[in-house]
Amino acid sequence: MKLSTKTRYGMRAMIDLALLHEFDEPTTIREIARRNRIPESFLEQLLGKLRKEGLVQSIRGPQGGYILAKEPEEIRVSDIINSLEGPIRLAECIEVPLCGEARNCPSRVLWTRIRDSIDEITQTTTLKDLISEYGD
Amino acid sequence: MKLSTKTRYGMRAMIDLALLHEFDEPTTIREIARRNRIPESFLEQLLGKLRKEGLVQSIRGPQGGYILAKEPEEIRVSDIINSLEGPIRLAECIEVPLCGEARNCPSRVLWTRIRDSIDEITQTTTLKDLISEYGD
DNA sequence: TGAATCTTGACAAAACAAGTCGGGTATAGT
DNA sequence: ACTATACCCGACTTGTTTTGTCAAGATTCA
Repeated sequence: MKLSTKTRYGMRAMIDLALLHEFDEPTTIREIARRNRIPESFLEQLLGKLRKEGLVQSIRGPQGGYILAKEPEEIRVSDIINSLEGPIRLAECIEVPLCGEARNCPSRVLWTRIRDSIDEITQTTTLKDLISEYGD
Repeated sequence: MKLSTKTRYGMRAMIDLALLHEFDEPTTIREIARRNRIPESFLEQLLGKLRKEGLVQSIRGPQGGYILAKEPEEIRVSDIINSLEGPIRLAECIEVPLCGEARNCPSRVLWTRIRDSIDEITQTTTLKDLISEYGD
């Protein structure tokens, strides 16, 4: 069970934007990519998804680039993950009972419990939380 | 982020064995496969791994099959997952700091926190726990 | 207008997951 | 000893997903 690089890169990029947020001027894809060692044209795709979800805002033309679309404390980690790879689905059967006796199927109970615990973290942690711990 | 079918099938198979544990006689791959809708030859691979980790015991020859190698309360969910797909590594950099400034890199902190919360569940839940809730 | 920058979609390579297969080895029963 | 049953093991195949690349277009600033 591992995170996709989409999610890892995307999170790094968002943290990058959050750290620059106070300066209030856009950063280009190129700069974000260089600072975070992400292939430029791959990052392009990721920022596209984040923009469609309303997490970042793009500014075209010279001196353009990206900025956060909201305050760091308004962006939850789960928002970022959802934008990039969709909701976490450990197993199909969590949402759609598959095996007949699914009601309290032991493994289903287990996977649900794990998913809930992940959700608890990602839904209560914001970008602000992440960057304010930085540098301790 | 999703579980491999290796893990899902393997967990189902282990729960199956745990439910039969009291009868103390081996079950064949074929029967486990049929009851849990798992391709027989795929399950074979999984049980091989579980045997090498000492979680199940195999008995060869006619009337042979598999039984748990320990009591259900001695088998943790994490043991099963580790056998089947290795330890959960959400991101490389959790174990091996990659980016130079990794010390308290915000995303690293996040992934570690999530991993720990998953570990907490898988290391404290045993097969016994899973099957004793069954049928409530 | 021209350079900088984002936008979009098609494409490609590589890695991985899921499953199959065939030929082995051990063992119980006769 | 023979045979049927069952596990054992590794190589192979197939399909999907991930991880990118690329090129042409749209927008904006100076």
